[in-house]
Amino acid sequence: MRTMNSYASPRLANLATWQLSRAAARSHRVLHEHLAAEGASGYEYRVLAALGDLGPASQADLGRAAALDRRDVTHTVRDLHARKLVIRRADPDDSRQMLVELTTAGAAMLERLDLVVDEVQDVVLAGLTPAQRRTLVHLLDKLS
Amino acid sequence: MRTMNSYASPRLANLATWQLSRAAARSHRVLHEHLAAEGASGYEYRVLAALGDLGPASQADLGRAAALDRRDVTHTVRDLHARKLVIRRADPDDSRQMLVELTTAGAAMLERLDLVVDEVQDVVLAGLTPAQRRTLVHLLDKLS
DNA sequence: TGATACTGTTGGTTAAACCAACGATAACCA
DNA sequence: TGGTTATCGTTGGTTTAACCAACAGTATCA
Repeated sequence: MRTMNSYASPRLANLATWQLSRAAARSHRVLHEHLAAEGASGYEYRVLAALGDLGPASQADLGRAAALDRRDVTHTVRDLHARKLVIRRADPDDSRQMLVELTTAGAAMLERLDLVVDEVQDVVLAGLTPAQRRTLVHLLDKLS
Repeated sequence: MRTMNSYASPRLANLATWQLSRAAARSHRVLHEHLAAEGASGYEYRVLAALGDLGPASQADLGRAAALDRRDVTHTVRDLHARKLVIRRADPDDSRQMLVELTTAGAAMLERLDLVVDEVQDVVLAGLTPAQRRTLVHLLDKLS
């Protein structure tokens, strides 16, 4: 909530799932605001990041790497393509697939977004020491 | 993601905000499924829980206790009222306010949902020891 | 070769979290 | 006391994220 009055009723405040979802909501809000300031959505960053890691990839692979449904990858890639941040070409080895690739502008955008996302980590984790941050990530990891 | 292939690209997997949002998404999915099986949405549980803690309360207070926008409280309360889980009456001391109150059926529903939500905690936190659960909640708390 | 699986697309749905503007009422304080 | 400011609940929206069914085309495997 924008106004974090921390009035939350005890029934809710005692739930781990409540704390988790509150923390994630706050984190999401900060991330979203910072990405929006650079003209990107969460899905767009995720696809760009996956492309940065994978290099040219099919949409199906992008979906797996960015944890996106393939229909959402379709929309996001169309969007990125319209903004000339990626190019698409047929895969010569598998004509079911499209190979998606970063353009120079796309790679530059990703570089900018990576910096923004790093800032977001600091904002979100501001209350924790480095050791606590590691512990948190480790525990969250065990939830999946 | 339904298919948790944990393929996530390193750029994403290294982000605390990513782990946080993945864990929260999973937790949310489990909670949503369990609540839906009892015929309730997340907003509905939150309002019922707030009523259980506060007793008769104005919609504004419910919004603060459940971290809901007051417009969303309006919709949720209308819904609960249509299902005879709450009653509404004018506050004699402040005619701007409506006092919302659990019916017997509403209290019974809340009792059932509380049990369901407790089960959800166990499902979501299954990978953690009790000490780790406390640590996690403590760290999440420091993020807000 | 025939069944099965995968790819990308069209065209949706739902929950959650937000927002502007309004009329009515209460609170504040000059 | 009167006038400003704040609060309450409502109408009527928006956006993001996360999902789904069904289809045609292509690859794979038995």
